[in-house]
Amino acid sequence: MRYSQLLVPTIKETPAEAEVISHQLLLRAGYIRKLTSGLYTYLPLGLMALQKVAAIVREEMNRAGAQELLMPMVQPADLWQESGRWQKYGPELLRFKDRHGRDYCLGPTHEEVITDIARRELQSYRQLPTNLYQIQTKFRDEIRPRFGLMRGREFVMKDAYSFDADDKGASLSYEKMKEAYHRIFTRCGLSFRAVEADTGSIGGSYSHEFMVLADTGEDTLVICNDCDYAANVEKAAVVLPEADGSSEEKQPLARVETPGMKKVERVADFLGVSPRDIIKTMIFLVDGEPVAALVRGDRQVQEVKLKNLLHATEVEPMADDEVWKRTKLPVGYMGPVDIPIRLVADQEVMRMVNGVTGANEKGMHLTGVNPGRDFEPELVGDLRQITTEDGCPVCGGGLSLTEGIEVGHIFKLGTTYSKAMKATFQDRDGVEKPFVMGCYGIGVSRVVAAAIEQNHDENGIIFPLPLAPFQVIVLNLGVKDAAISRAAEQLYSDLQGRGVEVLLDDRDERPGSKFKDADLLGIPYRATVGKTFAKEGMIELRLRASGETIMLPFAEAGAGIAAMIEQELQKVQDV
RNA sequence: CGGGGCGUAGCGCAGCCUGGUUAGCGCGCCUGCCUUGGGAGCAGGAGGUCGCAGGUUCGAAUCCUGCCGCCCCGACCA
Repeated sequence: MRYSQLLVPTIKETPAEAEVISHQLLLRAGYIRKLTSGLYTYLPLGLMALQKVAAIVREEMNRAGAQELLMPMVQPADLWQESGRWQKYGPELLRFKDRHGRDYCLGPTHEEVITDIARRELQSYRQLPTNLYQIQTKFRDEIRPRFGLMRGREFVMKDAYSFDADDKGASLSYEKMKEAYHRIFTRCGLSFRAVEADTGSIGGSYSHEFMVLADTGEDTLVICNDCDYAANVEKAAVVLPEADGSSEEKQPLARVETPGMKKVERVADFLGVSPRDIIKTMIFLVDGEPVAALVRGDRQVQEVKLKNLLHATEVEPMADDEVWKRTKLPVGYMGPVDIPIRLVADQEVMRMVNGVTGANEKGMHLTGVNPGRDFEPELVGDLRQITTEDGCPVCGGGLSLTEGIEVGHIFKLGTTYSKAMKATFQDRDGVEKPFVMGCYGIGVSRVVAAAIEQNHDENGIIFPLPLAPFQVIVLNLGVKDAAISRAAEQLYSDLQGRGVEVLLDDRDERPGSKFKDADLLGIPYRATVGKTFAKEGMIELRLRASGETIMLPFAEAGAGIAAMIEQELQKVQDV
């Protein structure tokens, strides 16, 4: 491809709308353009990168025995009513009517449609296991789209669905996908971790997320320093050490005046205790009902854990004035003793002796508060966010926290959808049974953004070789010099002949602009044909990632570059 | 939806508070000259319903009201 024939509108200045680096660079390098909030056009280069990811995904899915199909993006409401998600899914599901007044939605995911396919087309255990996937544009009417390709409303996703006769088979299918995902992200040249995850709104029993490690990640992961354990903090179980049997004597409950002391730190300071001695009371709206959750004063409530403990579908923190309106409880002075709403507690709280809590009265706190004696929560469980002071739930080892970008998520669904939609097959024993399902997603467009978040510098993108739209860019620095131009053209066609994906910068631009653009685009190899060629007959090859420069005699350049690329690709190919 | 910010040329911004000539600047774009190894220089030029709709005023980019759009923080998630 010739640069002069390609639409690559690079921009020097960082667009004001872009906050994160991948978004800035995708815009600056001319990969994408925004249509409106959360909706992007992939320009030629952006589409090439996207298709690179898609090709790797496709190869590995096929290798794992999955079959590609393509389902409609528009889906009829009745399928969603069958699964129960027409009610449950919420406003993220974009709904509309056709000219006959029939209800439809834009597919945010395809469990319903694929289950419908399965129940029609798979009748016998002999046809199982089956794994079907597609690479397709999804639409989710996100509350707040942001960060360019990271969280668009429209995005490209690979979604696969497995159908098995029993749990054992489903586990096998799940493991196969897990392995395929490892291969996919390795082949993409990304640094990633698979972590245990919460199952969220898709439902199901067991799941892993694949996280690309990058500082700008929206998720926080805990990783064990000693064993293989890794989990999303939403999921990571806190394991308390053996109770030390503290023999501190229980004091009587006492009221103290704490005027103006609303924050944990201030109350602790004022009473001469540590935040660890305070029982923090947080009010959440759980499926529309206020619930008080207790954690130690120095801890954070993990909302996903709270949601799971209560088997709720929606949990959100209540604003201070809402708390007062709904419960007449004074924010800053709330406590579990005689609290008039539902009460749940973190396991750690139940071990506290002589704690300090609010008295549910403005300007008043209680001391000598003892769980069990002074209050009894309706539920006790693991409610708080894990910290690096906690031990690994598997081996007890030390933990580290890292930021990650979720690029893949795999679930064991069980029979949730097959039962709801009566999707059954006839088993060996002649009995009709529901399929045991799994679903497996990869945010294909998000992988492109994540790759950039992980690989860039002040000059632009540094694409991993397998994802780069072009492997090599040849710079003709003497467009008006016949000898240089001839050499650049020769190198270009030589590389093309060797199957190398090469872009020839044949624009009549000054060298500075060509260098800057080549860096910005993130093309891994840059071959410069210019002065050095005119003087010494040498081609200058620069590696984008390391900055290393290699001089190659013109006659050997094509073969040399092709060999380097081959070798580099081999590294991630043999996983 | 709650909280914060912003809409002026393709992009990045100034002007607005304190209303008043043809609304500026940098980048980009077009023409010519010159230049050619890290986003050169000179000269000339094109490009604007100042987000939209009302209102106040002799006069509105500027003041007021409403609406729309975009961005950031939270819930959501590939």
